[in-house]
Amino acid sequence: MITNGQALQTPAHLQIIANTSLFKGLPLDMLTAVLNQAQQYNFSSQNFIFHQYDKAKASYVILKGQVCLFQTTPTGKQVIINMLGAGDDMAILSVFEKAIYPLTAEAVTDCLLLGWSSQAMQQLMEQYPRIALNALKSVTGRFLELQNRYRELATERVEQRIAHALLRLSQKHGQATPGGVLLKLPNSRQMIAEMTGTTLYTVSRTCRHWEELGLIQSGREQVTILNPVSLSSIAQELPQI
Amino acid sequence: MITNGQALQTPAHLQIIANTSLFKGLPLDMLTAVLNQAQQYNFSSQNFIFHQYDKAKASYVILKGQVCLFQTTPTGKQVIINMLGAGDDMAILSVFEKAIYPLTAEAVTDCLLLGWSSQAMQQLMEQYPRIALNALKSVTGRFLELQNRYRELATERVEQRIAHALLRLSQKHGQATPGGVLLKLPNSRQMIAEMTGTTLYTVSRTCRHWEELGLIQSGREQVTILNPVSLSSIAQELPQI
DNA sequence: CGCCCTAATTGCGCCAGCGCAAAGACGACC
DNA sequence: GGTCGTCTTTGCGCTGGCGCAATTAGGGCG
Repeated sequence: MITNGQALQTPAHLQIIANTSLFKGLPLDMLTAVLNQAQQYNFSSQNFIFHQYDKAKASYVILKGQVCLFQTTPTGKQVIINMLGAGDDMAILSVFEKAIYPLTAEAVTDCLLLGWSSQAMQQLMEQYPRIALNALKSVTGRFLELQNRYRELATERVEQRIAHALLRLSQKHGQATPGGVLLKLPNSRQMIAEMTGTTLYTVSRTCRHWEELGLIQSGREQVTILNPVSLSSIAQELPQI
Repeated sequence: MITNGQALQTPAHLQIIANTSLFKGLPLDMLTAVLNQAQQYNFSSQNFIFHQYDKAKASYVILKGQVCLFQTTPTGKQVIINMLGAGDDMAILSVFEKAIYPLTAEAVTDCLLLGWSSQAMQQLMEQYPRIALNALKSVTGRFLELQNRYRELATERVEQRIAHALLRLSQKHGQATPGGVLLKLPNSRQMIAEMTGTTLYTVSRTCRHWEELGLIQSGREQVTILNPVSLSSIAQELPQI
């Protein structure tokens, strides 16, 4: 479902995008110009927003929902590069000539997005350098996070990487409950495996083990972090007490 | 050794920086303004340009030489994130408030650099959006490359990753010789191991094996790629003929 | 309530790659 | 040309984690 630009010119919309990484710090008139060029999209859970190798035609900002970014290898394995949420920008690279989406974006939950065509976003960035600088900051941050995950993958054992992944996920996508932070993920063992470069079997065994120790509570398509402190010391390979 | 800005205002310098990723496509007057703010640096082989965790005070462009970017883990292991060469920009993130260098930069060969203070580069980007867009493009490209290496690390076996690393390195830093592409690297086995998330032992064994097959010629601190085609099919895990 | 689909668990055998230790080779420098 | 330091090779034993196959557990829906 697509809504055209005019319908977006509400104070509420201005409020929302004023708080996104991409449009933070822009004055009202610029935000209005930005919304003027925007298209609104709805994607329901498990639908694809764009596909790896397709020509990159638009950049997005996520207003609501969760998006999974993954690459597929020639042999069919999937590697999850990131999980995005509300306020995050996506596919900024579409502003560059002949850009190709380097991965697939799938709606994990029902999603509400704003999108800008390559040309529109390009013009906005040239007109308002602040947007280009915001984009640079956003991409740089994403880059640093990937660098850290790369280092983890290269040097840490599977158990540590899974602990890191759970902590990161719960911080960004978890919801607080009386017992601890609840993390809902479809296909969670498989997903965690694809985020940490291991297999669903090993994730399952590790989670069961932690459940026995009382660190987490694992359920079907969900995990609750009961003891983030212990989990964090596993992540850093500190000796357990 | 540092040279001040004024001494850099030569047509030759303009030529050179007009061909860097960061300043590509800028008109002459902008390039002149850019050079006005620059400082020139010399680093000899094995010296550090900046250290991980230090406050990021400057951005650089490499005019000559090779720079190794690596992270160090708490347990002392090193992970090589990238090897940069002439024309590459470095530490663009210094334009952001309170940025910290996320890794250490070491001169692998003698290097000639231009540097801009955080404030200078920030002003240049605000004044000339084209620079911010060039920076965005550069960081995006670096990000995509890391994404691919991340995927390799998560899904491929060691042999494939070493083949990929050799191909990438020889393409960017190799020199053509009658026999094949020569790659000079101090501590090469260790370096390749740190680029591929394995150990120097495994790299050594793999290289010896390939030498016996006639794919490469391995020597002390250097490797010559004799048969890039076969190496490439190993990288993609194609069945060997 | 019971069926069915999908997610999660778990037993088991196996092997890629690690990492120590020791030997070997190359190059620099006196 | 000999010495020394560093880089590289290689033998060997070990194990973390893979991955098949089979079972168990949820939970949605008629």
